Amino acid sequence: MLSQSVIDSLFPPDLPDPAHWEHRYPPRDLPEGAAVTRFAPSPTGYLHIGGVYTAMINADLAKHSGGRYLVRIEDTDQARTVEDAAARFAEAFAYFDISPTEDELTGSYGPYTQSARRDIYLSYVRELLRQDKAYLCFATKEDLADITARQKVAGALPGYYGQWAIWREASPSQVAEKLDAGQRYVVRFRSPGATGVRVTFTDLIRGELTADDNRNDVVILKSTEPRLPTYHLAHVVDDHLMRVNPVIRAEEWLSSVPLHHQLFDAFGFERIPYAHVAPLMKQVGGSRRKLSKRHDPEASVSYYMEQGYPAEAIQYYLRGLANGRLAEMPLPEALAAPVRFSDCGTAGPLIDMVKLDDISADYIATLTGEQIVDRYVTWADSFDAELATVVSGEQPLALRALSIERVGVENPRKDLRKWSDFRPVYGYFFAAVFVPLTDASDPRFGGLAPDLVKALASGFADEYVEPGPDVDWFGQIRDLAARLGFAPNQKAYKQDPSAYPGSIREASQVVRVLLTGTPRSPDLAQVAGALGRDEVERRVRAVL
RNA sequence: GCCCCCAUCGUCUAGUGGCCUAGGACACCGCCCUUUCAAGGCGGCGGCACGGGUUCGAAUCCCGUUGGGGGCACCA
Repeated sequence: MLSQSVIDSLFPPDLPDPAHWEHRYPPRDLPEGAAVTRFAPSPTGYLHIGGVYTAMINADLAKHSGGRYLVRIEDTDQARTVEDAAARFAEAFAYFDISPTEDELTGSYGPYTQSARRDIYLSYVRELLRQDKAYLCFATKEDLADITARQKVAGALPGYYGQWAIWREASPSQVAEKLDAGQRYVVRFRSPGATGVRVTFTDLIRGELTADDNRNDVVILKSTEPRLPTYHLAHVVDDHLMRVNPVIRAEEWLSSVPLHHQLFDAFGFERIPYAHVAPLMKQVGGSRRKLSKRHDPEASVSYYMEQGYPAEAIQYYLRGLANGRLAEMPLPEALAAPVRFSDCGTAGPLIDMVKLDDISADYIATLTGEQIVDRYVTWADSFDAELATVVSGEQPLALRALSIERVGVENPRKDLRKWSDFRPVYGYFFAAVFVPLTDASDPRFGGLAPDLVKALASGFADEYVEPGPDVDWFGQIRDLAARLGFAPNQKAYKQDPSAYPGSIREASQVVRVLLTGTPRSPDLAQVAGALGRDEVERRVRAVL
């Protein structure tokens, strides 16, 4: 065992003892049952939708139990840290209404960024060394590769443990020699676990679980400057000192629990209960895999923000995935109801964009025209600046357009699934972005003879009557079509197709395409009404 | 290679030994409505991974197989 003086020479002389931090971060004064939860992302500049999922569950528990929810930035891997990542996270959390209830300004358990907690980790690492529960390891990359190779040959389990752990039982003189030579080292935890030992623990979601005990002497302090801990050490120290309870994290951590328990025990900390959340999956061909940052655009929250999915729809979908019970409730109730561990599935659910579209369309259908315009413009300011300006300059028109088959009807239209749908679905209402059709042989007219298209256009424009209370608006198209020889209905046309150029259906489609540029639109009379006489005539005459 | 987790329609799920002829939602298909689209109404297709047990009785409990996911980093 290393002497105290050698150990202490490795650390800043004024480094406090663990007792200092225990005192600095006392147990929280919260009511019985109040949960302190956290989401701990790495600031790589990328936020995975699965992160929002886990964060949402964390935030929800804190909210419903009257506790606290914090975000801790895990930037112990300096190489992967991206400058403004924390700000981007904050933006996304605000969008999904899962902002922390405790942060640098309002909380007293910070700093909430791990690189700023370096002294804390160092205190605890030094303490472990002093108690001989950790040791210095000078193994090089080559040493490690050699160990792995020999283990393979010997048929031994991989890892740095037991007799394979070449620095575990090194003498103080061996260590001193390396230290004097200025060799780099890591600090490893001296695992008390042995091969063949089984441990049992309880997961809040999965119940009682059994696994092999950890036997690896994992690295707890990296060799690179500035000296920072690995996840394992940081998690145990931070969640203990921040008085987090329970720890809700992704399932990939499940197999680290025995290690983490050894660490809690080594420090004399009370073990914190865990809830391991199943990861969001994606269907690929016949199998499924975790949503991947590299391959799946929908894995990134930026995708949802760019597409303009309302946060409520995503929250509702995610909550339904976490607790099937919530998916059966109407949206407002589901957002207000608590997520329960006991209702969490243990298999990773597949993310279904079609289902999200459905939920989102349903949600947008409940919004008023004013709300839609307001939220659309907010979105478009960032993602469709041209239309944002146009729509905010023409709010009355936008509201008229959005009232069609939405206001005063039993079943409102559901043609907006996300804000990026607004342009293709409602864009044509705005003269500034609508391109009138000038070519009578445009394929959108359905292959009708150009002369007939022009005849319909001029006839319609010349005698145009605006929609009104006592106006049979569609009647003018019907009369015009009849005069031009179109069949009065589909049935008549089908009985003798050669007798007509088409039916009223084809004729009215010409008017529709002239007014909207597309063969699909809401009720024509109402579209024309929203546009107004001048704009209707302008669009129709453009083809002449 | 070793360890852990998981397994009901295409997807999310209800189901906790008899209320199951396995229910719902989304998707899909058909019909109705209809001048197009969207919506809506009605109907349909479709599942307990497989094999052994236990039991009067199994989607449900046990064992095995298969399949899928995760872990075994100075990444988190």
